[in-house]
Amino acid sequence: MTYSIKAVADKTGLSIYTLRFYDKQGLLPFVSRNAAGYRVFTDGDLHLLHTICCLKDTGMKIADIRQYIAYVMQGPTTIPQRQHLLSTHRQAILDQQAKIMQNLQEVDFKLNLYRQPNAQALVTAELAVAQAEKRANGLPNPFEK
Amino acid sequence: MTYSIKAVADKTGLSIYTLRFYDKQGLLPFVSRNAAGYRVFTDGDLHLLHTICCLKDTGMKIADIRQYIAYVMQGPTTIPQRQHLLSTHRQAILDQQAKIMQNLQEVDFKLNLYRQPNAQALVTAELAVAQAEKRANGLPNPFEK
DNA sequence: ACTTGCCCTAGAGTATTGTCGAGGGTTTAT
DNA sequence: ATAAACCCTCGACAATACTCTAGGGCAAGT
Repeated sequence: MTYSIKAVADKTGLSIYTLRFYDKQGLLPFVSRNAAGYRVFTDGDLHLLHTICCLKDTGMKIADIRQYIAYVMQGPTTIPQRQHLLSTHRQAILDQQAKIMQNLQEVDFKLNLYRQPNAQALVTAELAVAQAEKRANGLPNPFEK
Repeated sequence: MTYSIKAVADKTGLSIYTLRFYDKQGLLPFVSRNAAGYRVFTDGDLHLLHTICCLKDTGMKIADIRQYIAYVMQGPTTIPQRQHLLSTHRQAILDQQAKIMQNLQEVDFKLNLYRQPNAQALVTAELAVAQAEKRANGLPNPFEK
């Protein structure tokens, strides 16, 4: 079974443009061409493309994905390098997730404030403090309609 | 207490360029200027800037942060809009986190494979299958040194 | 007065990740 | 054999988020 670029676009949700862009960026060196120069995707290619999408969707840069694919193309001798690249990436994801969850807690704090029955009063008070601070420092008041 | 742009840059880790960029983008309408046209940050401004960083670090686009700040500038009447914006963002974060964790599982699967004692053999076999697939479809073999 | 180290704006430049149009060849069905 | 629907490359354009340069003003110490 083989697939045209359009078939792959339909299967993956990536646009044809994006697939060609990825190829241009060196992410698809494993995709063969037919006599007319058309890209021909095999099932194995789809599997690798899926891996590429996993890496992309977890935030890996195209340059790093290219490196990973280059290792894959070089065969089994590059297993240690692949391992290193992926585990570094894995840790980066986890670190970033943790950071996001921390920041999310502050967003939640704000949300909670806005949901208080006396939210209006709280926000008004906060605004008054900010304006007083400006006045105390002889600054113009930027909170004006 | 007030702070120069440099002091704020040092405190937040944002570059002076970035702070000026944020101002240009309408994220800092609350920052006053002194007689010489210099930006003067108050403690309240730093607090709001911190909120901006939270939103940015959780992936919110500058355009949306600008909207949030605009609501804040408009005073307590915009609490419902702020609530809607933040809770939409909150859900977007959670959805994305979930998607990333799913994709991470596939990365983990690969990592686990590379850590097997017979990883070399497994990868070699996979490569052989991919090459056979190309041959079976009369395609050139892209896996060559 | 002068040097140093800040501050400002406007606008150009950069990096990343696409997205699209022009111009042209291929395949398939009628 | 011709239209419709594909495919190709190349290169321009776009959105996002900075980053930096040029040109010039201000403030403090010597």
